[in-house]
Amino acid sequence: MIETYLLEQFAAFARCGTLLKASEELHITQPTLSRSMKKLEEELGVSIFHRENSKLSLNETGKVAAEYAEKALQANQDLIDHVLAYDRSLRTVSIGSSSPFPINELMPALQEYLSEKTILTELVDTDELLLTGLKNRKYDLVILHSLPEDKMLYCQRYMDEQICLTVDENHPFAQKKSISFAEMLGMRILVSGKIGFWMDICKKHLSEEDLLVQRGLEALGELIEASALPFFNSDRMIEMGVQIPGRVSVPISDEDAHATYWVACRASDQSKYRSIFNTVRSYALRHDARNSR
Amino acid sequence: MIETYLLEQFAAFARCGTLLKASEELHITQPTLSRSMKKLEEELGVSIFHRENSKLSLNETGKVAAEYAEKALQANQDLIDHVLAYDRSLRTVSIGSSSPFPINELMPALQEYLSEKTILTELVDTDELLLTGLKNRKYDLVILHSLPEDKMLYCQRYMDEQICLTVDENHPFAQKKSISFAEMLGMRILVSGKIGFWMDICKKHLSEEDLLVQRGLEALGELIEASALPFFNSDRMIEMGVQIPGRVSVPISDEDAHATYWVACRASDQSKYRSIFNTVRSYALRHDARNSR
DNA sequence: CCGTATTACGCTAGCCGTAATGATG
DNA sequence: CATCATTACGGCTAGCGTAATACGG
Repeated sequence: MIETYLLEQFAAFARCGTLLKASEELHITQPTLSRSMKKLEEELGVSIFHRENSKLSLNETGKVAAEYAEKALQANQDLIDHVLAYDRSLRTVSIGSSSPFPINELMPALQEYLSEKTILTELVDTDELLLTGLKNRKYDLVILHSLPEDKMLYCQRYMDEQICLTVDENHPFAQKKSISFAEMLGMRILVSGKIGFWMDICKKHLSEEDLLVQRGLEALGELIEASALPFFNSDRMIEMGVQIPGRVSVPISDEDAHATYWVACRASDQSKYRSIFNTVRSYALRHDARNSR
Repeated sequence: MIETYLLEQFAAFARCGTLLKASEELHITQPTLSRSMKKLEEELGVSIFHRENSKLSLNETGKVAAEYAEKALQANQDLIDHVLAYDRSLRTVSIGSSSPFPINELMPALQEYLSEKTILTELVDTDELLLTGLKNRKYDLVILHSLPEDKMLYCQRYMDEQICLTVDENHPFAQKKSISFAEMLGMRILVSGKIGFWMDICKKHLSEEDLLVQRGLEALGELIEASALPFFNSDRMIEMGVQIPGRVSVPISDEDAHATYWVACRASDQSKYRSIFNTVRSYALRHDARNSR
């Protein structure tokens, strides 16, 4: 077996073409490299260099050696990369959600029960991406807006969310009990860019130029304050007290303006997240009870 | 990058389970291994061992590390193997032939013109194997009994060979100008095992139980001397003076008892073997001249 | 002479083994 | 106390840099 430092030096020489350049790249001296190359050649037991006119170059065998040295170095680097990535994955819980509200609501429980882990959250447009990500181990927990079929997953119902349109109290819609997407056609409506699958729902019903999409949450907040423009909201947000004086929120009557969220993990990981699922269950039960009253 | 000796020691520990066993396998002492494992863990910067009850074992990350360490070591060994194989291939000319006589005839020229190289010869049953071997670089030169089509090959006619049956001078066949395979049916005939494609020809025309195949050349020679059994021979062999007193060789009339040999190499190698092909050409011309007389 | 590779020489980092010490059952 | 791992210590190899040498365009 050839020591790694020899392979690194050899690969550098193969790339650079001269010992001088390679030694500069590696921050070592020429004599050191010269000695190492001689040692490598000796250890292999075959000639890999062509020496002529105080110029060192690879012969045919040397080119083969350089090719395989790169592979061996890559395998060595792969070891390091994979070990670090695996170690990181042990310390990290990666969570994907199709919508921002349920993930925000779950954060305190996650931080409490996974306090020793790094929590990484991501907003994803479709349940499909979440489910493949879950199987790929890209995600450890996902929040879906549809019930998955897969038997290899453990899944639990979490919460419901109803989308509303918030308008100025003087707006004609302010008097209505509910409105439909169809009625909004042609209205300019403010909408956050970070709303997960809801964006697909909006685009499905409304024309894109009517949606004033704001990527930054602060910018959106300022626009809501400064203008009388209607914007999307949800019953959950309103319950949280995020309502502005002088504005009225009207539920949207379309069926897909309502979502039921599900929390899922790989069935084999169920026990790891028992506490999380307990929180999810109690949250669902509490809200079911409130709704039945 | 991790030095190879650390990976070797780590892989040995992963295989053996304890430092003691691994140290015995590697012929080093326990403390050395203990120190190395600590160093490896430190260089990776993550925990890869589980220490408990004065028992060292791999944790989950360590198992990942062991898996990739094996790969890195394999890549290192591959470098050595391929470099040695390539170097060897540079010093070796590998020659495949479908028949023993033409290769023997070519040996003096090969030894003269490739004196700095190791000459490796192999007897092969079919031209097909020779041609794929030539493309595979398993062979550098091949002697075929059919003209190849491939444009990527350089090819030259070499010699002809006519198979005869040698019988005792008192045998009825001894008087004939020629005989056919059909006439030999039912006769016991001695035949060498090392005759390349000729064996297929014999089996095609004669039943296998009639062919007394002798793998060893000495054994065959002794049987020929000691018995009056007929055996196969060729015009080339007879020309060389390998005729035994009291025996007569009768040419076989079947079309496939005659072969024309061709010498071929990869077209890109043509220049390497120019001297060889010159010898082949002069051999062919000399015999053509003699036959036309 | 400048660019390049090699040789000579002395330093020291680090790898190794021996011996001693822990830790566990 | 037997087994296994770790720590402590000292020796020595071998990889490193500096300086000097060789060789060509």
